[in-house]
Amino acid sequence: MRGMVTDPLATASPQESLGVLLGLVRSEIVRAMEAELAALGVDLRFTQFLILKRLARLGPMTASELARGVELDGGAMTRQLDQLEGKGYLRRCPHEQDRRALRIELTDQGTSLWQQLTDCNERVLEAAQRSLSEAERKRLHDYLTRVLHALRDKD
Amino acid sequence: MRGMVTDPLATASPQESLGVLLGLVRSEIVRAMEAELAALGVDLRFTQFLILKRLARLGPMTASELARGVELDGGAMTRQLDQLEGKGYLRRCPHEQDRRALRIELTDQGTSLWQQLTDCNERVLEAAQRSLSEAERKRLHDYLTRVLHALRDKD
DNA sequence: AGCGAATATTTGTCAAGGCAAATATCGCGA
DNA sequence: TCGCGATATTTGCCTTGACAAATATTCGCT
Repeated sequence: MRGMVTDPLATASPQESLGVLLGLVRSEIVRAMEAELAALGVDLRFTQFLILKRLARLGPMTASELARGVELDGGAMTRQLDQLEGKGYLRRCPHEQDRRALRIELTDQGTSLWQQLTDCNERVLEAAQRSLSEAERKRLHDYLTRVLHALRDKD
Repeated sequence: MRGMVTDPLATASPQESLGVLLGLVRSEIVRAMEAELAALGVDLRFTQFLILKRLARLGPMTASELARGVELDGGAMTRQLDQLEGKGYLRRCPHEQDRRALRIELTDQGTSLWQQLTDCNERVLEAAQRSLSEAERKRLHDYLTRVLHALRDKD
């Protein structure tokens, strides 16, 4: 029993493992990102990182837009916003045209935090893909995109 | 605001979206698999499906081995085994050589269930990869494997 | 033989996310 | 203008999985 290492990849046939493999790679990336964040002394989960990223890149937007953008449930988004607002990284402002909605915007603190995080992000992705050539990285991205579309537009 | 569709892929740069993209593809595969299972009248989550798959392919094994095999926490495994045993798909037997451990084995019902599930599995993976040639599927698998190793063996 | 580290299983606790219900608005059409 | 269906946000409830502590064994070493 002891020392009996069961590497999921060692015994998985190529065909069956796509779903599993994706999960493994993703969880390693998440783990690596969160480790990098922690090393920087930043207390953020991967999801929160994605939320800040989206806000930093696309500017202020509604909570719903944000939720759709990161594929997160609306209720979960409310709670993440609570946390991020509590940490001082963003602000809930009233929406100009729509009184139902919020305008979520980064605070100055949130913006300056993002400048640290953007490197962190690239470091991890670079490390993950370090054994892939530029052409291979493009192909990987292309394949994944095509698989995603195949799953979504199921004819 | 309304009708303002924000496709995560439309605005994501290739570089940044690897982690996100993996998550999207994986969750679509999981969703598709669970939908297929439900359509067959089988009440199983993706994780439970993976557990049965591993048992069906590799034969009886310890709960710990199973947990490592599907990359699941030991505590979570205990609870999944509770459920699967309750549904009658597997059995916890005492381990011959190690009184700490269990020998988890499929019941007849579990074995016959698996025969239905194996098709289901292939259908979903086939649909997911239907726009990829055989060579591309191999490459996708290869790239993912290499990324996984790069992340794990971080020199 | 006996001790201590490692491993197996179970259970308690916690955070994250999905789903549904409640409330507030919006906006289109009668 | 009124009403109704759709959308935005929040909250409660539930499930899942990670982490840690507790208990039972096992294994290597002295």
